[in-house]
Amino acid sequence: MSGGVEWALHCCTLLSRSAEPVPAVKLAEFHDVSPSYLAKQLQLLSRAGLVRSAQGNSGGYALTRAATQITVLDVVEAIDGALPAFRCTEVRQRGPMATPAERCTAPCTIAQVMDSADRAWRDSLRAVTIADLVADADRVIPPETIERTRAWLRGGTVVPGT
Amino acid sequence: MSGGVEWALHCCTLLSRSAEPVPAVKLAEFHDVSPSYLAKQLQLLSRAGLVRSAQGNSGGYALTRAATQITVLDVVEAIDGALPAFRCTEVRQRGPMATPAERCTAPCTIAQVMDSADRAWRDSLRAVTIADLVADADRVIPPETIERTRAWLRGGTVVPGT
DNA sequence: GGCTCACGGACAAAAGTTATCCGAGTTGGG
DNA sequence: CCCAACTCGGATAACTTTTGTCCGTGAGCC
Repeated sequence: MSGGVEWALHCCTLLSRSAEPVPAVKLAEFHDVSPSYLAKQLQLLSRAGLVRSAQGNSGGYALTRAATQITVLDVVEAIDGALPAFRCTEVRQRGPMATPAERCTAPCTIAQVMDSADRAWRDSLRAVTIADLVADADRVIPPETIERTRAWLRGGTVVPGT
Repeated sequence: MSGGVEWALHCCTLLSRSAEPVPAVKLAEFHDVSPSYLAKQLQLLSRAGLVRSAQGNSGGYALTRAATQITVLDVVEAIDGALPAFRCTEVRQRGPMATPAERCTAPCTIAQVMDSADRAWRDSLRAVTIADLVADADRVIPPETIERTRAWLRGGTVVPGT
């Protein structure tokens, strides 16, 4: 799995805390990651329709739907793509005992097992939303820090406290 | 996921049909794949203890346990490794609102969700054994072909029928 | 003792990932 | 109405990981 998935998830949780759009540079500064590379992940989120980008002086990124309507799977598929990890190469149709193609209407057993596992994985990720992540984070982070974060998102660039 | 997983699974199903050891070259010929690369996958299976290699003139590979005692997950982990796909880089400990390390005893919510999904995936693969794959294949392949395969495994190199 | 076979590491090629830059478009103010 | 600053977006390059191949070494059978 791409490492950008983690960044994208953190960005979504942060965006859900802000009413106004947040520029990519600010998201990168908040998470202390490479701005140029994070921009790429945000573009993927935008292309997937999870976030909307606004240009101009007070532009930035914002979620297109409520955090309760965005699942972790949505974000993972936006970054890593929706293709399953396993791809059957039809080994059964090769070699001296090859099964003729006309008998290969259904996917082979191995592919079925892999698809089933892939479905279980996706189901598990689909069951959690960005709102769930935020709620769980709020249970751990002190309320004061949350308020400081909101202020930091609204205000200009702030020098981190010593 | 590595493409060698598919080959390894096919090899295991084939090995379960043979009482005698099968050389790597023969396994490669049966599946019509690169012998040099398949040898590498077989080494991984051997290192994981799933197959035993016998050297000498009538040597080859054989399963160490009954096919009912080898799960698909065993093979997948032997080839691809047992490490989870997602690795948390502790983004929460970075940036202006970093959470202090002493408060990070439990893994962050995102890592928990990913681990849970990974567990669901592995559970699904663990539920199927090599014997299940063979049983399902026998339901599709004509009995005559199965017998021809057994004969091919016993005998020397056979020219495929026209 | 000669032959065949499996093992292991070393080595090259390919793909995917990570990282960076510069141009196009938009907003807001003068 | 024009200018300037700020934003995203796509194209481009370096790196790491994976994939694939090869040959030398050691061990067992005839």
